[in-house]
Amino acid sequence: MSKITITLPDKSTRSYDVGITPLEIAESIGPRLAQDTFAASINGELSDATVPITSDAKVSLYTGSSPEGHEVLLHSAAHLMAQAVKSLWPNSQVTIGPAIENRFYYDFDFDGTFSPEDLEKIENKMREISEENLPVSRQEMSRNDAIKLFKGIGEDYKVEIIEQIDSADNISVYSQGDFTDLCRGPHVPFTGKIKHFKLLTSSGAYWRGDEKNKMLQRIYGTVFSTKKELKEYLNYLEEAKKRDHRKLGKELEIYTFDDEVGPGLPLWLPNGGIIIDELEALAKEVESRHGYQRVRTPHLTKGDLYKRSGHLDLYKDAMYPAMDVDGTEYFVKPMNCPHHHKIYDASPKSYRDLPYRISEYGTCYRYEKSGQLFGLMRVRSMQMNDAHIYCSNDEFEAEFMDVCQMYLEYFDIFGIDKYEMRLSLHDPAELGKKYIDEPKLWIQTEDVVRNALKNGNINFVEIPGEAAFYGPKIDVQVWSAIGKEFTLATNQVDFAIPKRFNLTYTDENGSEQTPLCIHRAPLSTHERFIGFLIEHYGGDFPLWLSPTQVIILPVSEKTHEYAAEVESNMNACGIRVKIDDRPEKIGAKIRHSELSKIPVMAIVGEKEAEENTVSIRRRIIGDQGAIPIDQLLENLKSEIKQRSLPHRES
RNA sequence: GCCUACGUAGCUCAGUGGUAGAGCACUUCCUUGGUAAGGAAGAGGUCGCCGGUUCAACCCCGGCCGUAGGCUCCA
Repeated sequence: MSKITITLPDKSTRSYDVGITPLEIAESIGPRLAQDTFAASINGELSDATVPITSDAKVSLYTGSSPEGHEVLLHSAAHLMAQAVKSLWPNSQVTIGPAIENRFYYDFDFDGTFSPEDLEKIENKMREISEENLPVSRQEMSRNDAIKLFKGIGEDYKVEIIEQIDSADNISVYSQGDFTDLCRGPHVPFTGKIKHFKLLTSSGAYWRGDEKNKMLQRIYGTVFSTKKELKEYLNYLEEAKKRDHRKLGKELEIYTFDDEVGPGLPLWLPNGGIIIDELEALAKEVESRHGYQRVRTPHLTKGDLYKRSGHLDLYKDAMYPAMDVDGTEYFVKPMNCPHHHKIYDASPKSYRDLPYRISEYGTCYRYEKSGQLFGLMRVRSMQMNDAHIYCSNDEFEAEFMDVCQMYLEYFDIFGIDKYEMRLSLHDPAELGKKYIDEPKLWIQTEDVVRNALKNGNINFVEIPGEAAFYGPKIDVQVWSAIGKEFTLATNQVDFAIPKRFNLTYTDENGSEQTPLCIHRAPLSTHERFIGFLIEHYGGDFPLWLSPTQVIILPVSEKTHEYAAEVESNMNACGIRVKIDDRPEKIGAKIRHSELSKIPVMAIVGEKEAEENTVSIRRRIIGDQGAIPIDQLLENLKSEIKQRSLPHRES
């Protein structure tokens, strides 16, 4: 038999018989590797591990720990689930079942809904099939044969899908045991590779995502190549649930919703009010250091302003309906930019006035569709950490960099270790339609932004076709302490709207110019940002943000007087302090304070009263022993002033 | 907006065609206790809202409001 040469990713080469499969290559290297090989790539193309190789090739073997291998495993688990469902309910029909990040799903045409008991049944069936270790085989066939096949087994959705595939393309079909599915693949070689899985939830989903179509039943699940990874992922889901801002926000009395007020309209409770005050104080401090001036604008405005800005054309559906005031249409404001433009325009500007930076925690109202509302993350009233920078073309790069630096400053303060900026670019094909028709300006601005990001060493990716209609956009993704992803803020570069508002400045030569405008909101909205912070910190806010910073716990009534003395000392230092003077034992008071996630417990008994000290117990850290009051006050003041991060559990 | 599920005390939840219950929290009393729950008593509800069926509805039916998951990831 003739030989072929296989080149592995480490550039080593091996000689094999023609027709060798990636799985056999894995076996020749080691049984352990063969066990872990889920898929392969042959000359860069992802494929099954059981495909025979007929000529010299570059081959990579993908194990479950590689992203490619994991994706194949997820996809194969979706098939395994479909097989289990078909075996339990032969009348159900399969539709589509892809892999998504860390999870998979499959949509079924199924009579009724899947109950949690059904999911358990399906999971047990999956386990059975996995143990049978059925070989998974791929078969290619013509379009007509495929249509015949799926018509024959009563899979109408598959027939519909095939009918839409280009007739020139080959159709591939995968089989395991008595289950056959239309699929591009690749898949794991045996069902036994799919071991560590868990079904998560079921829900309705429309066929092809269109509400005019039939409602299908979707089941989500997850799978990993090792038990450990599965367990870690399930722990993560559980931890994320514990940190859910809707749960903690209620428990910690940060905000609430009320039916009579309306959906998506949060009420900030006193604890939330404190957090907001602290965030605004931080923003004022940082912005004034960066040369911003604070402004204030009304919540209500005539419709003409939004006609001019273009918002009424583009976003009318997302705005609250107009109200008639003395025969004129007024709207509650969906964004602050038009008002800021008017503030710029309130007096003539010269190049000496630029960059002109104005900021405001502006309140906006947006009519989000009811189904889109989600805790604090998607609301209908919000206060945005908004600002607009008007500058000349020459100043632009420096201004843009300064905004980026501000982001990094904030990330540092809040302990955000992982972020990504997504530079959304325009699509030249959509010029004049989705995007303002200024091809040269687009390219020019995008280049400047890209260079600024590169020069500033900012972690970013480029996304074509997602820009705002008036300029490139930078979305900021951040990851919380447990690795949950959030979209926080978007920045936009605007080279179009200032013209619409006839904004001008006089340059050095006395001629009139139009400024560029940068929209920025690093701290997002109070709603979204505090929602994020709750989850990021798991409710354990850093001292400077904690609604209650210190709770004084008198050991018995004998020290109530001393406790009051300590309290007034702390009050005098501006520390937010409370006393728990209930007739409870100290253990109960500590428990109560721990559950309220108060960062500092100051325990005062007779010993402390005599020595003019308090015993400190810090959350997460534990007992810190006795400390003189003066020293404690200094420590706390400095920790608050520096906005130190909280200690994290590890 | 659409689909499905859910809505009972401040919170978490049980419950029945004959107008309601637990635990925690709250109030009072007893206990004066040293690093995650001491004891007792009390108070607290138009069972989301509106309508219908019924002698009788928190329960059954319909509508509305709200919340959650999903509807975007596409063989």
